[in-house]
Amino acid sequence: MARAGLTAERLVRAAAELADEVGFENVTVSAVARRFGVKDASLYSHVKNAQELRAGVAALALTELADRAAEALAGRSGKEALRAYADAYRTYAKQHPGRYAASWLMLEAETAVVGVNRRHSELTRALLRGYALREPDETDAIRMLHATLHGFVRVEAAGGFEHHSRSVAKSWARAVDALDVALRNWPDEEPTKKTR
Amino acid sequence: MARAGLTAERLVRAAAELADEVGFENVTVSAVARRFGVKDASLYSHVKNAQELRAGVAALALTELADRAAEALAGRSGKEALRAYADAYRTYAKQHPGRYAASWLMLEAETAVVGVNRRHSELTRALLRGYALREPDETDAIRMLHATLHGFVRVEAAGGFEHHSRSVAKSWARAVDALDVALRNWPDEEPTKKTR
DNA sequence: TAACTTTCCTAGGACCTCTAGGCAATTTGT
DNA sequence: ACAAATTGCCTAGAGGTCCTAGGAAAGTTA
Repeated sequence: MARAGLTAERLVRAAAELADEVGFENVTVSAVARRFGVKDASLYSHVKNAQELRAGVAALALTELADRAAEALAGRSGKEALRAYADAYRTYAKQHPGRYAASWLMLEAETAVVGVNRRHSELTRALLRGYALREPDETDAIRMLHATLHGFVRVEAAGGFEHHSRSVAKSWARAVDALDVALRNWPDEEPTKKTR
Repeated sequence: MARAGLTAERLVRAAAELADEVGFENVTVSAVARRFGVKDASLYSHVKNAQELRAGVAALALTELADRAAEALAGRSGKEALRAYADAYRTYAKQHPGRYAASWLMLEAETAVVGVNRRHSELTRALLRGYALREPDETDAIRMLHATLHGFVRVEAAGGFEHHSRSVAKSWARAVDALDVALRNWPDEEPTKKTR
């Protein structure tokens, strides 16, 4: 009987497509096997377990995301770069909700993603170069930037913004503007001015 | 034979404890049943299905979180209120990681949480009153605030900040400071100044 | 072409979700 | 107080997912 030509890479790619179609939480070994017309036990020659398959999707997503971010940053600087970078994230998350969800859930586990994570850090650091922050401010700013962008997209994906008629796209643009303001006026370590 | 005295509420509470101990993704009907020394089929008289049980944990978490946020805001205003509010979120997430994860994953589904969500919006709106923003700015600011706080805590929980030695607590404090800066200098809708 | 390796198969165990139907513990009506 | 009605938890079982073990055929190498 003809072989299906399975590869770790093809399995991960199929899992990623599946994730975008039916949600990352529904990516199962069985479902991927079904998509190849194969029994689920057959996949275990190519991936260690379900966890590794899902981590593969996460790694793929992070790589694609880094590619897009790098492209967005090319030839831009300052606020223009910030906006392009931010939009690249949000667009990717909208186009590939399953992959994007994967990039979240797996940060914790697996060392497969550690290299890609470094790439993301470097990209963000490059972006922030336009704001001329000194350590540890730059690290703090990177963390806040990540938090805001990912947090916004995550809440949006979870439907957390649907209770209000205000356009999410406009709120997004303003949030990026506000981030730019915060970065350009980055506060001192311990502000001595009174709180009132 | 003696009855275990199951209730929907007791089940949800047990599920929440379980979530904090072993992670939200490991909260199963079987595991909760085991904790009560009961067969899993017995739970289905009290909750419709596994999804509803998990949604119950989400609702519980959101309620507890709103309680803490309200307490943090009491008698405070301006930046002091912002800091207290933010810290309440982060502290809760650290103390109850499983519940907090639940509050995330379920936003999308189930109408059980819609009332609690409204309460959160109102609390955040009260917090922002100190910054005197006018609509739609206030809505935009609420969304950014949510995004940043949740995003930060989420990335921290996922281990996304562990590749750097900088104290996460300090980065958190700076992020809150930066948010305060952004809120006090909220940008206009379409800035007319050139981008360079 | 024979030996080897790889790919996919069948079989089966363990765990989870959920339904159906039954008996016993509790509550309600008189 | 006692029968009736309700409710709580049970057993049985079907269907799904994850994963291991061992086998047979397709493809590769000597």
